[in-house]
Amino acid sequence: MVSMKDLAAACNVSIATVSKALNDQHDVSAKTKEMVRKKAKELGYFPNSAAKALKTNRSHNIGVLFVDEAQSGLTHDFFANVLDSFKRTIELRDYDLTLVNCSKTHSGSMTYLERARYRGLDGVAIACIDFKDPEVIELVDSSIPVVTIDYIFNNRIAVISDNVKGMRDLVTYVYEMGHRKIAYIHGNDTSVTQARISSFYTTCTQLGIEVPEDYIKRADYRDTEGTYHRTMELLDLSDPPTCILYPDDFAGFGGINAIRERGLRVPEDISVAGYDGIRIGRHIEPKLTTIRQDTESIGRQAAENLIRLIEHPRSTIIRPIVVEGELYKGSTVKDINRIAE
Amino acid sequence: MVSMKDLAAACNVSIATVSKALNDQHDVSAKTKEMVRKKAKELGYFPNSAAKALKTNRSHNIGVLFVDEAQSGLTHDFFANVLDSFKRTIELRDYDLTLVNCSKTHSGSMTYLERARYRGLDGVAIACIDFKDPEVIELVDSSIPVVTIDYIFNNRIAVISDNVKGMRDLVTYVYEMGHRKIAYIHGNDTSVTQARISSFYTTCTQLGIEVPEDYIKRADYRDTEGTYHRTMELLDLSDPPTCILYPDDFAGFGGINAIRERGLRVPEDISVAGYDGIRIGRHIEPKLTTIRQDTESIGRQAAENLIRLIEHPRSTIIRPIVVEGELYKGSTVKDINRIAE
DNA sequence: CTAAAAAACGAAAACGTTTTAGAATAAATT
DNA sequence: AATTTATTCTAAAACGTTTTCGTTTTTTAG
Repeated sequence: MVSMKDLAAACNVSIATVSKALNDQHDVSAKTKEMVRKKAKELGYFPNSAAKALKTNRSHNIGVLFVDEAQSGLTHDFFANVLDSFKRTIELRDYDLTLVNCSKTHSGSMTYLERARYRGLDGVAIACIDFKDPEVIELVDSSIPVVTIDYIFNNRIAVISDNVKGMRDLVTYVYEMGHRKIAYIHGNDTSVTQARISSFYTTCTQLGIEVPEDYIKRADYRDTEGTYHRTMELLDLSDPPTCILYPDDFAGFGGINAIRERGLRVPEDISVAGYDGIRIGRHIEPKLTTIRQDTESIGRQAAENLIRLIEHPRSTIIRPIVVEGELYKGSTVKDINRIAE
Repeated sequence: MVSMKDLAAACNVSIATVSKALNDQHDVSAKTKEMVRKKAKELGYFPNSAAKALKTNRSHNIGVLFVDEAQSGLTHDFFANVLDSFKRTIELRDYDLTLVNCSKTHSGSMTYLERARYRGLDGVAIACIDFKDPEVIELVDSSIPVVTIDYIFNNRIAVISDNVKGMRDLVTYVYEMGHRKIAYIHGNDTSVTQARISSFYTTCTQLGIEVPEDYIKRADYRDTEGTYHRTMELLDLSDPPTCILYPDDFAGFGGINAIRERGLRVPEDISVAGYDGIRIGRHIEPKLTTIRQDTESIGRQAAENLIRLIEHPRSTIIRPIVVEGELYKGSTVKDINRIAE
């Protein structure tokens, strides 16, 4: 590997001059800059990020923290898309992305914060994780720039999907299609779930819909088994719903299976809707009605704001950034107006 | 940040002794080791990876190279699962994972190799990319330890899914279910596709099945539009197939849509099978018949072998590692034996 | 008790950068 | 021509480690 020392020798200038030339500092003449750069290319010089990081305390490296337990890591459609967009964005700004080691089984394991410091990460994005975990809190409370996705901490940048509006739009659409008996199988307890549930109730109230207690069920996200059984329970009710909302698209398919197993058709006999807008939902007939979360924007904004915080700590305003989703009508919610009214 | 210097001062020993104590070298007494470690914990000391990397030329950091153009990056189900498994494995060995910046739009952009050197990556895994790309070849030909996934270079470690056996198993199964008129819509030209096509023909020949030329079509991977149209063409044939194989599961759904649009049922009227074994396929009725690729094993073996190559360059045998997939019968291939024979 | 061998420790150089403070040179002002 | 000012350059320290080699201390052997 050719270093600055070699380059300096080849150019007959000092190491300092080489460094400044390459970093486009003002106190080196245009002529020498030109010469150094040419020579650098010639010799195939490339900087050493470790040395640079050691000196500057900046690694140009951004971490992403998430747990990848069963179904909630890279293989999670929502997160994978957010991450993809996040990566794209930081790459344009010449940052690299490292997935921070979250293996807790390892012997000499460090906390998330220790790991981030150890690697000299300039910042870290946190997603898909238990935000009550003391280690997560330790990291968030540290001096390392941080952005959280779909969760809000005080005084930290957060990018969240607008679940309140999303659920409102969804319920309103279902309502407009004539449905008044709307069941909701919600996910496990997270701030996202809470936002959706509360928005569900609020919207129903505003629309004058009464929601019987047994229309509200719970199943884990992406748990088709769970939604299958809850759906069966809903269908067994003496007064079953005409439309069922699911925790997410994936889980929705479990519900559809249950419905079909009962010899009912979607959407002719019963309507359903998911949440997320996963790709496959638009490629299977009938196309699943859902709220398409704007993962591209979520990832991009998380990246942009994190970088801004890294590069301009003082001038960055800290506030949650809310990204709206979009109703995807699909064809699993039937218009029952002519029948109902 | 507390450094070794601080730690040395607190322990009343030299910096060298601290370093050796923490690295468990032999020439420091058990007593001092104990003492240094205790003090380290007390002061919250943590090493600095940049400094360590600078000295040792080892970063304990492994790169993953893939392009994330439309549908082929993190959001690609197969790759996401492989990556997930890969990450898990290297984390157990205390490596971190960085996704190497593959943005070519950036101004002062480096080649993949330059980037890998710049970051001091100990090794890199390559997947989901154009393996003919000169930059990829440059990287593979370099001295950096490398493992390729689903592609074989000479003298490099490769982990590949057994597409020959997979396709053979699939065709054989379909054959056993009584099908003799089997169409195959294959993916775009890659070594994976070639393996599958050739295995398809070989198996058919061995089974004594004749494959009319117009039973073979082409559509991009994951392209439901493409498979939709090719399927329509197949259905329009004077002597249409009884079973259609698709490039992958996702694309298969496009085919199913076409079939249903024609008023035909899967699998009663026509059978279909995919390839990959994506999760959703097992959660939608009818469950898609497919070859489930062992992404867990592929990722793990890629990681293990790459690490072995990094840590024991001499003793590592270089050869392709072939990972078998598994037939997932599902329910989209109908047993037509009683009818046919 | 002494000499030799073994064990434990430390000084200092090195890894490849950035940066500060000052030196040399050139240009501008009296 | 002498002085100031601006420009361009360099020497050297520093970042936090690892490692070599030499020095000191302890142990063992005679």
